[in-house]
Amino acid sequence: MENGAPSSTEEGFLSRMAINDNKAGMEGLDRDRINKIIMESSKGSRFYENELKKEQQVNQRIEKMMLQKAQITEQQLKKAQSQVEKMTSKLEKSRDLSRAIVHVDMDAFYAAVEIRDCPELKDKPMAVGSMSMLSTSNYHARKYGVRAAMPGFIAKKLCPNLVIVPTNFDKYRAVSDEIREIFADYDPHFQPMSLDEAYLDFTDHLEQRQSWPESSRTHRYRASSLTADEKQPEDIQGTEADIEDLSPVLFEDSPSSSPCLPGSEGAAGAFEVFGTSVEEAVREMRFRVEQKTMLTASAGIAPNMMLAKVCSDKNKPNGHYRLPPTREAVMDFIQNLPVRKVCGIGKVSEKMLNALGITSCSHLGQQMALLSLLFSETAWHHFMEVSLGLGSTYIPRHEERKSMSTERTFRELSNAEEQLSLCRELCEDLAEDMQKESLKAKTVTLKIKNIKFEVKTRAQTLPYAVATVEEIFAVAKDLLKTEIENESPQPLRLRLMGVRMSAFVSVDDKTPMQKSIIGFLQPGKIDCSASPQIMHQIPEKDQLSSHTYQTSQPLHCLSVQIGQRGEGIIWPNKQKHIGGDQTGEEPRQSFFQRAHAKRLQLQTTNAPTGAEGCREKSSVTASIDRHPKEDVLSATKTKTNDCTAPDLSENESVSPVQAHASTSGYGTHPKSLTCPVCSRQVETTDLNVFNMHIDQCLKDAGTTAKESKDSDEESNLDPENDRLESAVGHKRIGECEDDEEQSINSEGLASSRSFLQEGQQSLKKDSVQKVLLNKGDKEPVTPVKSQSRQGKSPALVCPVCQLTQDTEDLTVFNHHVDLCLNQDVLHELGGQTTFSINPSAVKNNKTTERGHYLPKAKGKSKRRDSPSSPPPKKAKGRGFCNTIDKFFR
DNA sequence: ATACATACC
DNA sequence: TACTGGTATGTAT
Repeated sequence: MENGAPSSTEEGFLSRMAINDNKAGMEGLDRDRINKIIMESSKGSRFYENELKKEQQVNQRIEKMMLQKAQITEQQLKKAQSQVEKMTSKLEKSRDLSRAIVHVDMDAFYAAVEIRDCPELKDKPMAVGSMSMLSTSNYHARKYGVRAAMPGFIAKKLCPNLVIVPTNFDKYRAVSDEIREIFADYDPHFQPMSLDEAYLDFTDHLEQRQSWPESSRTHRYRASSLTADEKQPEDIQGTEADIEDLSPVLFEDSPSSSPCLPGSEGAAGAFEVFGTSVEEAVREMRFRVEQKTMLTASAGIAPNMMLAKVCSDKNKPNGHYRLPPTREAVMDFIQNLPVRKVCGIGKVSEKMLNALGITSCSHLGQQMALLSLLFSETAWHHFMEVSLGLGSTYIPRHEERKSMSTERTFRELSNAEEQLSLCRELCEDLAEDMQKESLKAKTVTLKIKNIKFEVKTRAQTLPYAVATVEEIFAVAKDLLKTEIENESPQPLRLRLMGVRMSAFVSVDDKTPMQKSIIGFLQPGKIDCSASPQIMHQIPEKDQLSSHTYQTSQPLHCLSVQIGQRGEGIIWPNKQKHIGGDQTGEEPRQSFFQRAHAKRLQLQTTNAPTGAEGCREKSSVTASIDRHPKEDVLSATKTKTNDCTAPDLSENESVSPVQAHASTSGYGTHPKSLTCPVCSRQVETTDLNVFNMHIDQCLKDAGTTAKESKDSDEESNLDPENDRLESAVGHKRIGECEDDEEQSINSEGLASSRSFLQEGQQSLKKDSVQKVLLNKGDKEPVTPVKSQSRQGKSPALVCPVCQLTQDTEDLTVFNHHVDLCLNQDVLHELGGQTTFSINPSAVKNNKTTERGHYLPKAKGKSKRRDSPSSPPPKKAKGRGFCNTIDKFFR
């Protein structure tokens, strides 16, 4: 397996497709024959064509690099060399050989499990997976070139007798749990890297082990025998495995018993005593794993993770390798180690390095100066450590997950309707997973792969975290529709679709700052985390001190920040608000309400339809009369939307009749909420859904001429309706690209987005802004960033801290307000729902605006109380990561 | 913040 | 017939 670069010297086929002998068990096979078969099976396929394309991209990258290299001067190189030397000595000084890091890896894990459970497979070449893709293969199959990540149909060509067993993850997970129990005995903080592998720090265990009595190091063979592995002559026939006590037993309380030797076969009385050295401890661990699971593991022992990983491969299968903790041994080991063996250096990096004549780690050291000039800092730092045989000496605590996704490959899918419904399914699955882990995330990413294997990702980040199907789908669907439109009139021809959630908001992580503000805003009670009441203004401190806040009018949360179109942020101006434009003790209207009132006024002027007017009126009343507290309760309790209903109903969201029924009828238990933008009833009590609706409306506001929108749009983000859109809408997608009206009226945003031209956009922006400004006299809002304002601004008073700001620069002022008003605070106040302007309005019009809407909580420390995470973390994870943070220590 | 590429299992 | 799925991170814009 030390053959070095596999295919780069070969010609006539893609280096990325040829087998590499990186894996154990691939020694001495007929590579030419294998590669020929692989190529023949692939050539001409779309997959192949795409690989070709990717390879060319890599080649270009390499060319570019070579050009760069050619321009490096002697002087630059010298300078780099001295830098490198400096760093080398620094790193050298930090070298820590005191830890005993172990990397354990089960041998051909899935395949081994299947073989264990089906002994007939034992002597056959077999693999786990499907005709499309294999997860792993046994060593027998590897002789034919059959390996993990190879499609089954090709494997079959390489080895016609190959038996392919479908995966059974539950089983592997169960076995994984068993081995992890054992791992934990040696390092309770071990880090699993996958079901079958883990890093352990044996240092502490070894220290204790020195004083352990032999009895504690004595383990019994499983009732009958040794094992079913390739290296042991005596094989178990798997079936006799119905032994009760599968676990090896520690004879801690029988100190005097001297262990029998394993010679005493058959009887369940064979023991093995293990020594106190690392190797003995590791051997013991492997032994226990094997006794318990009938599966073998391999391990690597070294002073750091990077080396341990390489070592575990060295004597695979069913073996281990220990690299002595001396600088000399490490450097020797590194010398001829092919760079590709190093975790983090994959196909592409290998190829680039090879282009520079670097194949082994010693070359890496020799070329560091050059590498420092050609690669990114992170990359060459990593190379640097590798060349010195350095790596992480502590095992980082497993961090919280950063993303969660689900994706699916299928036969060509070109029908938009089906694509949307598939998208929904994915969202359903994902939402379920998210909820299992109680996660909420702000970023939704759609991934699609077309039949040419070209992959695209499209993401959108919301100002608040979401978790339900409707919320996720609302975004994903939007992203998908955009892609569909972009392709039209051609259909999107997909082979894969996936949805990912990231940017999680941790539930328990609240900064002190937030807490204090919240305490401040909420004297006593009221758990706003339940759910926000969108229709009510946050009380400002003055209010709190001067008015008694009624229990029935908790302050919920902040809805307030609506904002902006174009450059203007519009903050609700609390000063004036407090100044008392409202009468009496009547609850103050939220910004939304005021905006709505203004809108109503405008609409009246513009002769809206009777029905519209009616509906809106009722909704205003309803929203004002409602008891927020109750709303909160009912909203959180009820998940009214039946989102599982298949596509379609009519393209009518909420009929006026329904609206009435839901609002005027039951003031305290509304089944719908009133959108402050379009003034319509949205039939949901899920505030996140409602929030989405508003987002959409706001987006419309920016993309639609105000009047037409106000009067006839049936904007509704209710998932029910959305599905309807999905089904009905896709037809239009291809046909009506220029029909703005249509897109506005029923398709909603997804399509309207693409119709929006820059000119129109700013025009509309203006009109929206004007609407908002018009409220001026009674319910003024302060367009903080409006550049169109002229004359000198009055003293600017921060609506949050109430302090007069010593600036006239609106940007500066706005920045101040941003800092004051931390979105996460709002979020905490509001539970999951915080209002803001539609995120899509911002990002979807990428060409123009990068709206500045809600403050993004930049101030919020990303602190993650990890009492246990040792040194400062840099990058982590696999690959470079672990090595790197050491570098920065 | 996005998109895409690389890497690992 | 037929070339995965899940997660993290690096790089570039």
